[in-house]
Amino acid sequence: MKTGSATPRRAALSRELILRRALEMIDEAGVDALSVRRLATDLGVFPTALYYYLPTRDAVLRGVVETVLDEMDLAGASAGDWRERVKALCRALRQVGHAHPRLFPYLVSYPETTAQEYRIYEGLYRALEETGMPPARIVHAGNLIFSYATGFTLAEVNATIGPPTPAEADQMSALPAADFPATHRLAGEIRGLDLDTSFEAGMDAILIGLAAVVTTPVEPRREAGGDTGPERQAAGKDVERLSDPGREP
Amino acid sequence: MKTGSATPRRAALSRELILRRALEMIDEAGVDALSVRRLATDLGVFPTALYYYLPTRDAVLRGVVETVLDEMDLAGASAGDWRERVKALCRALRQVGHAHPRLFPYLVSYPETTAQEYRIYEGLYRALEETGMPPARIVHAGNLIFSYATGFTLAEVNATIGPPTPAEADQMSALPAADFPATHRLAGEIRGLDLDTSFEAGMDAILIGLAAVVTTPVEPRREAGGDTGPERQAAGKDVERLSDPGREP
DNA sequence: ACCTGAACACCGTTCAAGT
DNA sequence: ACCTGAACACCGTTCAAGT
Repeated sequence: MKTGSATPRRAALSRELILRRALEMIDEAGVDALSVRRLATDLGVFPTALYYYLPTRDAVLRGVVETVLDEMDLAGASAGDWRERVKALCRALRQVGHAHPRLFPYLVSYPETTAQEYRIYEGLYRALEETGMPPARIVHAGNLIFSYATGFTLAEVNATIGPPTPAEADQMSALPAADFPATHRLAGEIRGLDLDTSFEAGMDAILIGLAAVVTTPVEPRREAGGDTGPERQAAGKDVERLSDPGREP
Repeated sequence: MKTGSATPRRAALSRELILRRALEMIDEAGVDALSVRRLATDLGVFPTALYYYLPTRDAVLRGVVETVLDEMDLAGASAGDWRERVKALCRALRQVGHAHPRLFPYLVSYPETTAQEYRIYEGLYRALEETGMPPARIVHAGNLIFSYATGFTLAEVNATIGPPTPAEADQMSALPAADFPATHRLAGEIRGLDLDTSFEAGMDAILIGLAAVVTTPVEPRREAGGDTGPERQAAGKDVERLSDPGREP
């Protein structure tokens, strides 16, 4: 390392540094607030200096998206049975939204397929192959799971779902009772909504639905007792913890 | 109507006209391409004239989003059993994406809850109440369904899912076989993917999953024959048409 | 009430120039 | 190789003025 004296009053410019600062700015102020000029000022250079490393503002955004996706933690996705691996992938996607809520809407609307996306789908496909589903169904199931995880997280970071703010709660109360009876009946539950629970419940429902239509590989499973009537035991207070539907008749 | 002679060389300006043109411009060129100045030029007025009707560019976008949502066709959502009503709501959401693919990413990322969203959720809640689910589960199920429908459609308009373009197909073929075995095994299915089928399959899987965990109201159902082994009949060629899993043991 | 017109502070990007 | 510096065509928005 022969980088001489001349203490640099700022860190040396680089693609990585630019992308890192860009992500920080987006996290703080949103994608709209990211401008080439603000970014350059922040880095202590002239706006046009950035064009040496990245050709356009869009390229900066693309770089940021890829950086975030590449740092996704896919570790849990290779351990456990297929259900746990699918869940791990969904949770990893949701974590990205939590880590970078202001980037997430842009990230999920990003058209190009990145390498990381292929890895996510590969993980999904491998898990789903274990169920014995026919190939067509695996592809559909992959789309279902991916759509759910991104859609839920997007709604979450946009506060489209989730416990209402006081203002939204007032808005809800103001809905005419004649037109919105069900909403009013459920108002209490909506106010107390826990998003972690809701996300998990959705995944569980999906996995049950998927398992119900294929030859599930036989898992070690508990003795199913005298479960003979049309009444199903799952419809009780323990529904939050969904059980494996693959029990024999 | 006493609007005098003086043939106006352009239509009278109004909030509605501005929003209509704005939507057309977005449909043609995307949200980024919508500028107050372009819009004004297109309408034959000075840029600042628009500020008489709408206070900011964001207000224009908000108005466009609300217009599109309000024109959503929720007709089918009040006919049929709960499954058909849920499906009708999902299909209506997807239709919005198909009608305005370039607006859709912005629309689903729009933070404020609109009146139409409350109507969609009311429709979902009413349908789900029929299943006899406990209230907490209804709210979770609503989130699941809404997340899936928006997530799938978003992925669709962004071409994140769907049959790959020739370029993407090449990209896929280039993935190292050692790291992406499942993707390669499924390459044929992915190339031939039909998005309508996939969307319907996802909804069906969700509805089966939801129905499996509650006391389902007894529907007329066919006699289940000698279905006694661990092999399940659903795992065959007829899986595309998902069947009701609520058959007795 | 409805639109013009000038002005301000921003923006992405290009191109030539410096070292 | 890496950054400056001037310039261009855009942008949203404000504010005063016209009719």
